[in-house]
Amino acid sequence: MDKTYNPHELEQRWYHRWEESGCFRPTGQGEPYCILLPPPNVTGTLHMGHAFQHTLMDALIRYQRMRGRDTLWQVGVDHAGIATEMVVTRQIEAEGGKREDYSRDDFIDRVWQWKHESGSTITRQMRRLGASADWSRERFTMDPDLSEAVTETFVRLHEEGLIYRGPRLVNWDPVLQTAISDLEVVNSDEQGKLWSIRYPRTDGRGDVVVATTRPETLLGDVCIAVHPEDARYRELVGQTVELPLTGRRIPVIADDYVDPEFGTGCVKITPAHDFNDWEVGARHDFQPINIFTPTATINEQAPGRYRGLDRFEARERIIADLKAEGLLIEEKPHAMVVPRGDRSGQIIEPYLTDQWFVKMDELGELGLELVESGQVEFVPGNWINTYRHWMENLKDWCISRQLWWGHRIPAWYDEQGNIHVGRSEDEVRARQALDADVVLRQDEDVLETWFSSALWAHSTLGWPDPKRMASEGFERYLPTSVLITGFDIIFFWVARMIMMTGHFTGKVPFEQVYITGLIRDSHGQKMSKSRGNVLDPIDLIDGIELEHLVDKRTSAMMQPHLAKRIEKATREEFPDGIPAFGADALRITFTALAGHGRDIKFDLARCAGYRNFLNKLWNAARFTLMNVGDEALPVPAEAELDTLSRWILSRLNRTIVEVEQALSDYRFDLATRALYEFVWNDFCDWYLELSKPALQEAAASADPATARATRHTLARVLETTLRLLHPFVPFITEEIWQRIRVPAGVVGESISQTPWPEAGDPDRQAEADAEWLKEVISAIRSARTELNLAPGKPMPLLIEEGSPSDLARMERFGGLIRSLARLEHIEPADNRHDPATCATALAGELRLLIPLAGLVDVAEELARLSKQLEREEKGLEIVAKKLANERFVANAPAEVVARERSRQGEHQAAIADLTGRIRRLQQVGQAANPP
RNA sequence: GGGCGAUUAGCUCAGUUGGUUAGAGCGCUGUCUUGACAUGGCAGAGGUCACUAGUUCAAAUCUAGUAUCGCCCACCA
Repeated sequence: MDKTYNPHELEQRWYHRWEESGCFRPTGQGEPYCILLPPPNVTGTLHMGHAFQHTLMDALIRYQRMRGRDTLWQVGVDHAGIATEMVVTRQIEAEGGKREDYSRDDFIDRVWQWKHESGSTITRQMRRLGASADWSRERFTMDPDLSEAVTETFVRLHEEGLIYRGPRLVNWDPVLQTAISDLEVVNSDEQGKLWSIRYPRTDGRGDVVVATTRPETLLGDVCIAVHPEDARYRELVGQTVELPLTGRRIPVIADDYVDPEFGTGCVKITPAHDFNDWEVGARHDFQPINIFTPTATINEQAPGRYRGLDRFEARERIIADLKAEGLLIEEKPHAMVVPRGDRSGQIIEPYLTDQWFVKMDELGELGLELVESGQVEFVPGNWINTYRHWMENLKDWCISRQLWWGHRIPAWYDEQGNIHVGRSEDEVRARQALDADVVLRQDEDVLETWFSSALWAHSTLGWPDPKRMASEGFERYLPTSVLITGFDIIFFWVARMIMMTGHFTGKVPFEQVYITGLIRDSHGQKMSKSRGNVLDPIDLIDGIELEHLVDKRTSAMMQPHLAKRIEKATREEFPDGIPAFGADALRITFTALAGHGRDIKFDLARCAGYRNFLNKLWNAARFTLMNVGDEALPVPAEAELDTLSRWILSRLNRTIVEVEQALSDYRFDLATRALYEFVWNDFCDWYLELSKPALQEAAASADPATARATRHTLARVLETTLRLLHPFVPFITEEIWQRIRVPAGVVGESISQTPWPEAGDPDRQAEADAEWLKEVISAIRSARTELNLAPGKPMPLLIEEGSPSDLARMERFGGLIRSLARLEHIEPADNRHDPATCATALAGELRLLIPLAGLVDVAEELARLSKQLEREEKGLEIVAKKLANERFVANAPAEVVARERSRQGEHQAAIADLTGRIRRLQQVGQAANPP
């Protein structure tokens, strides 16, 4: 083995072997365990959030697979309608072509071609991370069978009256020219303006002043509204005003939607271009006046001079005209909320179109019930509040998109405009008994991507085809065990899956939903291209040169002026680029950070720390292999095990239990920490060091039984630890395991197919012995350092006082203490030793004296002892205060009181000892330096 | 406006049903190249657990309030 752990080569090698061996497929044996991968966009590349979540999923999958569960990780990607069209359109434009030159079929062909060439980037990257998914079952939302599920769902919902089509005000993206759902609109706080406009009264008795942030929409105003209780305007209701620039007259109405406190208390009502106004208009029976074309230019409903202007030009023109007519009273800055499309970033228009909707009342109730009844459980539990709030305020779901890439809506129109919904045109004709000469035209729209991903749980398991359901394991794997995802798609996906799977299968899609935190940069900032703080997980695995990183972060910027700042920050933060940490180090960093908080700050220093940890593990393995040879070791009987071997096995058993508990609570951080501490603090820092004396040639021939037990324990503990670590760091554990399995006497092809270790009982006696031993060694080392004694130089140790058990332990472990604390010999103190020539350390009641060559530096030793005394006195004070409290003694549990009492005794003894020692030293000091 | 969350060492965070003198990693200080590992060993320094009041024998932990910060949802033109 190399001296230093080097992840790159071994990671590549092992993934291929695993995948080829088929060990990621479900075995069909054991209790099923299934995780659905939230299908990433086909256009996507692996970002930190994916890498994080995939690591958690893979850790669970590998863990459960080792525990003998029949494990299925269902992976796949979704077709991402808008995103994919944008990517392909950009590609066409980059080649000098134009999207408009493509027919629908040609464009779709082109998208498929793109998908075949570039659509598997993210799944390749998942393999780099070590994701142990069953790739033979990978699915795409546009696969024929998943498309069939989409059609079936649409038709059935339509038959049940849960899907309808109609003219509604929807969120319209005038650039992409499609409707989008409420969820795809992001409300952004922006600085806008508020204009106050004068509407002259037609009776000549003055004006009505309204405030608006969108003056261009006045072309579509149908009335002015005031609050019914607003005394100022009571006489105005029922009157008419002149709508500026149009020559139209509109009435003033009363509606309690109006907030009398805001602005002038008068509101212009534009039902076709504002969701609230739509409601108001409907209440008062106004016909909405749509003034926009689909690209948000002014249409023929408006006076001629504005027609053809886009919405922003129209605003300028209207402001100018109002000013010219003296109707503009005021223009002031105004903080407002602007709706923007999450994909295009464009300002969204409320726009009147015909769209398809899913009725949400019934489905929403079902979705709520499935969670409230506990059939689906959120982890952490608070997320139920978020879910509940949304489910209780559902609006109908606009599912049609004016795109080409996606599942085309299975609805056909005849020439009379009748709508026929069916699984195919043939089915529609047959069912409606339509003659062959009746012309049918299929709806041009497609369904939004989330409609198909909502079916992911049951459609990937074969629904609705009974034959496929049987072969894919529909009954076996549904409900799946747990869904792991971020809170950002609770509404988009989680809720819709619960409703759809619940509605169509009567089952829940998953029993638990583990909501992960969001990965941020080390300062807590969201990672984004425009902030220039994005880390690419692949760069953390492979490393990246500074120049390349700078290029990556500053190229193709939406706002090029930020590039300079980003470059500077990047050069400061990563002066040497990013080193190659390897996939395992990245993975275990993620699991270590995966607490139950909402944000996860990703710090490269943590990643480096875990890379170092893996290097430590690597070297512990080197040491072990060096000592155990490469043949199967004889297995010692329990009775032959030495105390320290029993101790490390006991600690190992406790670690197994801790990891299991942590994983069942989705506390990946605690699981990781338990393993880190065991490997580093127990196994490396103590057991390996304590094993060295026993393995030395002379010692081994003097006590072959202990040497044998030690060798076997080294191999056994290392091998078991590798299995515990394997779900988190699959590559390095496989690499080492292949070398240790023979000496450890374990059979198997791959660590990924070995069973998860079973925890035995802890050995309290061995633990107590080891703790004592560690305390004594640490006390000596500490004294040594504090007195500036040469660390390597052997020295004698004298012992005083001590309980019989101290003395017995000293007898048993003296050799180890000598070796680890670098002592010459240990012997009982006697009167020959002048305290002035010794330093003292305390371990429990045991007093450890270190004779010094010359006189001890009295001042220094006094300072040291006083510090210890102070500490003990403080401890005693706290304990004594408690015990002096009668109510504590009366009320606290007996064991707590007893513990305090024994502590009190310990402190008192230590204080007596230290005080005596200090007094003697002071006398010596005075004798040496008379005043 | 409604909801959720956070506040513990210089930084990033643990701290499970209240019970030692509140822990870890990184960073910092000192020291050591000893045949696993300098991506390391050993030994250290460092905290008024945001604040206030309460409950309790006992509070980082429970309750109420205050402050600061963050996120999600929502129709104030």
